[in-house]
Amino acid sequence: MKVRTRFAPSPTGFLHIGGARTALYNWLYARHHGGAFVLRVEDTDAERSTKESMDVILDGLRWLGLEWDEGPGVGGEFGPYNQSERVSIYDRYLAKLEEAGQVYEDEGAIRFRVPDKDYTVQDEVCGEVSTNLKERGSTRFDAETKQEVAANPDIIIKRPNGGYIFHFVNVVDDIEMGITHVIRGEDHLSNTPKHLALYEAFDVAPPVFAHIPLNLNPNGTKMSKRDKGALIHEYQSEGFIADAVNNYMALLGWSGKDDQEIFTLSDLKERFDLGGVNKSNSKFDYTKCCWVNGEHLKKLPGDELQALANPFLEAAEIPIKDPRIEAALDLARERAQLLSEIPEVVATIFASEVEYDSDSVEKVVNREGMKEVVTALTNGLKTVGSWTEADIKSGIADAAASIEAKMGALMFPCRVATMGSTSGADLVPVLQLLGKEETVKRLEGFSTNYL
RNA sequence: GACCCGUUCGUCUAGUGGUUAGGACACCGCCCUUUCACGGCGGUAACACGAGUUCAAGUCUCGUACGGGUCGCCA
Repeated sequence: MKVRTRFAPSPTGFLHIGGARTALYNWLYARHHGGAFVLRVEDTDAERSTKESMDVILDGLRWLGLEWDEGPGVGGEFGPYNQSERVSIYDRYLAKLEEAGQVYEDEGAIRFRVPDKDYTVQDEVCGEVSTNLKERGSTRFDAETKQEVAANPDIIIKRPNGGYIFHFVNVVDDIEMGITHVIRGEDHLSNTPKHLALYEAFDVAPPVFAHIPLNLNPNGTKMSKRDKGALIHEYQSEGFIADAVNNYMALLGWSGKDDQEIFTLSDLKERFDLGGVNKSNSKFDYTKCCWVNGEHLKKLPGDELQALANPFLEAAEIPIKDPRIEAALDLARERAQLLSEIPEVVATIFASEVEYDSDSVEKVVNREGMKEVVTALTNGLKTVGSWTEADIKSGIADAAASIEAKMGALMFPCRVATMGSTSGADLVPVLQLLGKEETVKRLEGFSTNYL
């Protein structure tokens, strides 16, 4: 049987890290097993669903590279893929239940009669979980009064206004779309017996279920929009690489059982399976997510790095067509974790005026004999013949020798004078990219303005 | 509150009865780089607690605690 998984977002907000990870696991499982990944839009709540939200979610999935085989924009033989367009299908399934006498009207809504029996979920992650809905549902906890109140355990499947409810449409569509594996958040584990009861009522064998642990914020509570790293579209603007985000999301709740931590999407596709999924919730760690991104940045082929970095370089007004850009990016990738950090590392190479960081200048300017040091540097570098890294280095060494100083004592001042800051890319390669003329100009400028 | 799920370094995790409990992020130290960083090496740091089963328990069982989830005419 061909594996068919689905991601079924409700277009009522942003694409959240939890949803994205669910999508990723479904995508990976389908791809790993040569199956199909279906995208279905659960927009039965007309009041809360918006097109803007849908666009954000679709864009997020596209950015992550989780392309779907069936769904909005691509079609498929089980469409339409928006639940709002599938009402006639739901009507048909409701008729089946009516015929069997399993539903009844209650204050305008339609309820499904829950059988008084145990339903056992055979979960690929959580194991066997049994529940009797009738027993469990005979009371309800009222959050305001904090008391148990009597409740009707029979589940509402249709609103008085005619709109169908999640549990019902979810099951009907999974049946209609031939979904074989339902991989979703553990928050649905307690709902699954309801779904099982519906599968039984329709006389259809349920799919394989896998409930994956939730991702929490560092405080151990539910991740909200305000938590760093919660919203997928922000990863893009903050300079993350999509594969790195996939990599980190995969790691929150799944392990390849060995020491490998850096995976491309294609590595994950090969390695991912339900057996590696954990049972316990995990807390999101933004710092590690950045580290993962940095590792991906280091491995990125030059042309891909260039393409991804361009928007950030342009925003910083760095000329992306400059012939030195490739070399500059290679310097930057060694020290940046995010694409957004690249401009600050390389900006000084392309700047017409050096921006001097006052703290850095402070550290250097008051040192004894600084004027001589910078003068020696200027003279030493002026005499360098071919402007190669090796010759620049020996030029600095010569300058050091001429004033009987250690080379190390010249590196820092040289860095500040030419780059404007104590931190940044490798000094010598930067000087090489700057060119002899510009380097000397900057040294002389620094000398006259600050010494 | 009832029911369900979970609990290994601060965090992500490896571990399926016998391990000096391993790795990664973070943190600290040393080295390298005659520069900031990268990198290399090393260090601090964990089996929630209590019983039981067993020659032997992080691994199995039960209880307790703690955390999370569900109990919608949201999904």
